Amino acid sequence: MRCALAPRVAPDIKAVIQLKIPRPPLLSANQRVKRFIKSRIGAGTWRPGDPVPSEAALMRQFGVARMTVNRALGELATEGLVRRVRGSGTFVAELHRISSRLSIRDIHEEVTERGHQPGTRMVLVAAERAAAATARALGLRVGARVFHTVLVHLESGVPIQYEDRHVNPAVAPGYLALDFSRVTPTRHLLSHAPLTEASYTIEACLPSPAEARLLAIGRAEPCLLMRRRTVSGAHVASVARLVYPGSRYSFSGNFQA
Amino acid sequence: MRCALAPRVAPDIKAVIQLKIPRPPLLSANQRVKRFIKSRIGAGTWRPGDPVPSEAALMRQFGVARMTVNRALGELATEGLVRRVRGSGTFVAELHRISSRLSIRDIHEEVTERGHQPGTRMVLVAAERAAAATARALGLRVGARVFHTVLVHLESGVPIQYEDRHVNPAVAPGYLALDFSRVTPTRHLLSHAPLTEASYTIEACLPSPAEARLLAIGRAEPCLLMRRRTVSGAHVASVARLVYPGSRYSFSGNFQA
DNA sequence: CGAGTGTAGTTGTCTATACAACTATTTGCA
DNA sequence: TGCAAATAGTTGTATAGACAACTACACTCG
Repeated sequence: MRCALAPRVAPDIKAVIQLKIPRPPLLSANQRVKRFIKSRIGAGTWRPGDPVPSEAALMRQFGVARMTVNRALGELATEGLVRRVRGSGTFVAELHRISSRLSIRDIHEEVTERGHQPGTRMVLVAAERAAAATARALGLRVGARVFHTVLVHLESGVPIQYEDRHVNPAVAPGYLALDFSRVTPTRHLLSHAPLTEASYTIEACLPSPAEARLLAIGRAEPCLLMRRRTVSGAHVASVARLVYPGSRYSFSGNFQA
Repeated sequence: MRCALAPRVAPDIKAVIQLKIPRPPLLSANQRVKRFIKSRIGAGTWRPGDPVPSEAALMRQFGVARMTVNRALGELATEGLVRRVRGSGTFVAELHRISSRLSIRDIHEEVTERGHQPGTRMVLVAAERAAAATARALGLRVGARVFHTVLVHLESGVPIQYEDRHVNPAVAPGYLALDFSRVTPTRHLLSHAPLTEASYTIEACLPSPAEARLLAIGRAEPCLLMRRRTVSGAHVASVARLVYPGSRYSFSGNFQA
């Protein structure tokens, strides 16, 4: 029997031996250093711009190797809590911008996670000739063949997203043959066209008459509009216009130092 | 003269000697491994769910130490490109969520960066007794003393943000004495109350009559509403209700793999 | 055939050492 | 005094080795 398994299999018999085994600390050395620094910054003991103890000092203080301290400080730097300058030192970051990852996910996955039933109503599935605006957005010539879908996504029967999307055929040749009631465009594109870049804007707008009808809302009800453009390798993969009824959907985020 | 400075100071004379000096690689070993893996994922050679070569394999392939490979893969994991499971292996992440840092900044800084003139109109600056909802949001007792400000932020004279904010006096005692035309509440709070946590939601709404008047927009014009709550240490620092005219403001983000 | 066991492979973490690159300060010399 | 050089201190990166913890799979035995 291997030592590592002993505590789990026969804790009583091994009790005496366990006293000799150095008890593993609750947090890794790495984490202990990070927690220490985070707590000092969080409590305001060290203010923005103040120097943080050097790696050598923390090394002595915690009795760990320099690599360990270096990793801890490096991670804090990528988290944006400290700023490191070679040759000079480590300093508490000047202005913590409130920033958090706003992640844009497959809407069916999102609905399922909330415990509801996802659904999709197909409004338009077609291959078209690109108009000027579409061609520009997709980086194609005017009149080039593009795929165009208009879908309404439902959460337990209630419309929550109107999705008007143009897709570059070069990136997803089999797009039109999809069963959109089972796999969303987002999901298909993410798994078939590796994503290299994306940009989006979030605006407030009023729905067009068609959008209001399909979303079953009044024409005066404000909506969130997300415009999204995704790039895969050398090609623009797709441009989408997503309309959410303001009363049924919101974006939210959370930030933790 | 030190060797390291030679190429910069006297490149001609040292040319011969430079041939003997092992030329430093353009990218660090660490970065080379990351670039290799990123390129394979980006090109679609390795698809979501596929295994990435093990640390031992990459170690042999690149002729570097395991720690170096480990660091590279670890960073890719925190970037969300791969998923690592101990005892099993490293895999291309299933669904690259389109996610980007949505950062919430001092609005004056933002306006200045766009080359415009920031301005602020003060509507209300007062100490009040907390009503039930405010007390709950700030984690105080009903009737506790709270600071309340209502401001309108302008971009070159045009209203772009209505800011209704309640502040916990324990966190920012000098809040009411501020000159809000020079330093925004966000800026003051960020620099005086180290931020430990924040959460927000973005919704679409119609403005109240007062908001419409102060923002100089029609009552039917849709707006973006951001509700934000910031925590500093043990206290809730502040809760804010920010209303942006939909026609004049949008959130935008960018994501790069 | 099934359950338990052993083993090889994989990742997570830490140590001790080394060198490079840069900064800030002190020292030495003209 | 003023400028240049040396020096101490700091971070960035890489190496080789070690052990722990876990997984997946093959194997053995009942």
